[in-house]
Amino acid sequence: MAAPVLKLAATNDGDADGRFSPRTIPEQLAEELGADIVAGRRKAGERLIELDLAQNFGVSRGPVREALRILERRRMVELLPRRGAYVRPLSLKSIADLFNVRLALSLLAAQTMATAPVESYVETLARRCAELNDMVETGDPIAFARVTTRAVRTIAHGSGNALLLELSIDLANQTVWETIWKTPLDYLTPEVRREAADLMTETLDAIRRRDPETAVRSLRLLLENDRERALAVLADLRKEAGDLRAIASG
Amino acid sequence: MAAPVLKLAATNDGDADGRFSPRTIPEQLAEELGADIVAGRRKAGERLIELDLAQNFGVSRGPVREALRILERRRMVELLPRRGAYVRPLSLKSIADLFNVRLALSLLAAQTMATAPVESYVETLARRCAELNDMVETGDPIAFARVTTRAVRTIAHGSGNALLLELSIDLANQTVWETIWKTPLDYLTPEVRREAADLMTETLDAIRRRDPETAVRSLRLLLENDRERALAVLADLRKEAGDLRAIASG
DNA sequence: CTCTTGTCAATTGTCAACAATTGACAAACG
DNA sequence: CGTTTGTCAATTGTTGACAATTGACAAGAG
Repeated sequence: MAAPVLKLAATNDGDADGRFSPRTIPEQLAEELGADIVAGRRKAGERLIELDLAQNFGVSRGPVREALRILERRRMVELLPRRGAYVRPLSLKSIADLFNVRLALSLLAAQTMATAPVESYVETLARRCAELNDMVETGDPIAFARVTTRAVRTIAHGSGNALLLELSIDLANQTVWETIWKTPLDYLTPEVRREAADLMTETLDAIRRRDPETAVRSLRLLLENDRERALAVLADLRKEAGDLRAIASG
Repeated sequence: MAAPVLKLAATNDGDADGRFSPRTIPEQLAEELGADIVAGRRKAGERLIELDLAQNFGVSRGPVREALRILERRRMVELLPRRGAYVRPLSLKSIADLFNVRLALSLLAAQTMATAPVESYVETLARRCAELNDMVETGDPIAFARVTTRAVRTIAHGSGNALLLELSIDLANQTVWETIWKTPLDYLTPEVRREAADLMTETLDAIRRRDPETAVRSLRLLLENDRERALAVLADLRKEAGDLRAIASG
């Protein structure tokens, strides 16, 4: 138990797409712990004890504390004053909630971007669309899902609304996505991907010709489809696996 | 400089409306500091030095650190790793952004609530509507604005979307509102209040009869009006006062 | 037997000292 | 004269020890 497990990342190449590699120690701890939670090595509802974590990671309690705050912000742990930190159970309901909030924010982003599009972001979005179209027949579903998420984030960028962008990134850093991407995304058949790619392209075109209504409508369809399919898959998974506790306690 | 300024609140009656009084020391510090920022005693862009704050408040740097994280979450300060904490300038643009995000989230809340209304929240919202209607002719504008905000929060509650509610509360705890409520809200004339109260009542009615579209449409009108008028007032204020730096640097 | 009360270990909150990094200024160099 | 490099004070990051609170368990009263 006294073995320092943390390996400090010496160099950190900044991510070009808005997601930053961890720099400070607390961020690295948050990353590690978050990964543990996602991987299921830390069970839902489990209590996290600062001293234990500190010893496992080979640091003192200070940085661990800050890491826990970071994870609280990402909704991975719940922090009760004086009563400790617990890993947050993810109910199906809360996942649906997350999808809906993302939907609302993304539509605002699309609407705003379509009102006053900025060329550079339009270009980036166009690249993402091209990628999506290329991946309709080939490529694995996870990659397709990731690019979709990136495209949505590009739209958040393009909105020019800094608060909106921040919230979107926060939501994208949420546990759920990693969880989803770890599930078999069989539902992303070529037909489904075709439709998604088309809708994204439609959104792009609408943005280009400054047509907020169409942009919002297309993106809404795309994201609603995504939501329904992902939720169905997750519901199935949970029914099969023994993760029922998490549902009940969420 | 060695005078302990912080007076610990002995008892804290929990707020019945979702906003909690500060309990822990970091939260109290965040409250104090936040108030200072809103009051303008801490200027936009000013650097906040942990040791100074700690000495002023009569505590050590640990709690101050956590208070700064809390304020970072509320977007009152910006935290640059290894480079200190700065009070965040509030540009008109960022205020507009805030309004727009609140708008999007509130509309999602209204839509969701209207899909499956829960009686208790509908009742609460009805009470708020009654209050608003009572305040059309009498009462000061600030009170009217506050009740409006509360009604919106009730809708967030009524959505049953925990994430949405959390975000809404976070946004409501933002500096801006306090700032706005400190400005002369002359634009809230009886006519304007009449319209706002009517729209809120329309929203309530639509929720009651499970008519999401109307609910969304009414609330959108209400909040868009609010946004336009508030932004106009703020723009005027900034033009008059010497707060131009904040605009430029935001 | 049930409920209250007291004690105790475990854990979080706080503190003060130490280590590491930053930005600025000045001196040396081209 | 402009640019680079070295030094230094100021400030943040981290640590380990101490204080305060919690929840559980046991002992005693009703």
